[in-house]
Amino acid sequence: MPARRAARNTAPDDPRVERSRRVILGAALDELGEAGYGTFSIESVAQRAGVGKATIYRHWPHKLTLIADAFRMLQDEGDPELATGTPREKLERIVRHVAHVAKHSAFSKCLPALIDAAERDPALRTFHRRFQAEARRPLIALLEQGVARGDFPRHVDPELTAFSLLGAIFFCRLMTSKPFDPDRAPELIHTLLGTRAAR
Amino acid sequence: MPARRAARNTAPDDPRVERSRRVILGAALDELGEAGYGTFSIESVAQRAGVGKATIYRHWPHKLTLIADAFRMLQDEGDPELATGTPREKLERIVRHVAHVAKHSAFSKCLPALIDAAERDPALRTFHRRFQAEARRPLIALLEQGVARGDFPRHVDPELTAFSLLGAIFFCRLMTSKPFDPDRAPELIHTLLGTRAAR
DNA sequence: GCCTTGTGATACGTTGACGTATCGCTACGA
DNA sequence: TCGTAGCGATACGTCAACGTATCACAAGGC
Repeated sequence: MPARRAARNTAPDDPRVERSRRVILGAALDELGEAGYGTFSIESVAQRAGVGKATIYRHWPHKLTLIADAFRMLQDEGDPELATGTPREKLERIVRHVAHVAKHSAFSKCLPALIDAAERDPALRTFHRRFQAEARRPLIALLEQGVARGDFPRHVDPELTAFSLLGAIFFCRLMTSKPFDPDRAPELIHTLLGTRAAR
Repeated sequence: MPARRAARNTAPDDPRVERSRRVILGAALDELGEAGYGTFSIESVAQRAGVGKATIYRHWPHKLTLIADAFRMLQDEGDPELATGTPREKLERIVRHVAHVAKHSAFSKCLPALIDAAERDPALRTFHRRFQAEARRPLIALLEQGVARGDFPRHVDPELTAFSLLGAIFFCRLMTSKPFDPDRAPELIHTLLGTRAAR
């Protein structure tokens, strides 16, 4: 919750405010990615952002609200263009996109910190769950459609398959040192859904 | 590295030492599960264990070595009995076991903390990677064998399928609020490997 | 039964981050 | 051009955990 300033007598929308907010949130994300949730400190965010601590406290009442806001910023890292094609082509595009995000994005860098934090903070948990649901939904819709149209085998359960596709990618990211290579998306799809590989 | 005491003139193997170590490691695990990596403190471990801080520092030089040792203790939470049966039956038993571990074990409770910690500490990362590899190996072996014998479809890639099975389970544990239900193991296997479900 | 040694308790100085307060400076709106 | 208000900097008191040191006690080996 950005807590937009109430109107004042002279400067109701000072551009300095928005600028500060942006640079602070950016620094907070960098910090989360590098230091993790545990070592995250307002002091280092201030220093990294080239900003006085007071400025941070001026905009966010607590450490947690800043972190939550920073994570929220990540939500718009952009969804892939589904556009046209067969369900299988669309699926490949999505999976490749997710793998790319898991490998390169700021979100992915912060993910371990988020997971640890969400374990204990309900607000972050809500955000975290929503993110995950939003990643899953288009996948499930696509799989349902594909199964109905006969593009995918009939025994395929869309929900479990979505878990498996996302799971394979994030398992690699979180539990191994090698993130899943986006170029292996077709392979992954082929092994989970069988026939008609685009290899 | 337990850093076993060198032999002394009188008490080369005082049982008090081993007892302290055990109770401290146990408390450290509880603490990691509840407080996470970030908030983990030696002081609370000491209090929880009913032990003086000095006793902890007597056995571990730093916080990190204690944490690493504590995680190492988890490694022997026991593997499932593979024993007999078709590859498919064995597979189901493994998957169910993994799901159970992900849902109930002390290891799983500490996993978010471990993931965040491993992101930054090389020693923990090594441990983490080894754990993951050990979970994956029997799965891959089984899948290879099953594919060779014709129990599983020929298009199945053992490595990617192992990632998918484990991934689905841990994705649920780490990214949603609902751990994967072990009873859905047959369903999961059926949707990933097709035909001959044990439903 | 003696003496060694690990132990719980506790006090200590140090550090690092918290969140607050103050103070010129200057970007900004009018 | 003027006054406001957001700003960076910095100092402050507080607090919690760090890691060390000390001490009386009792568990253990011989």
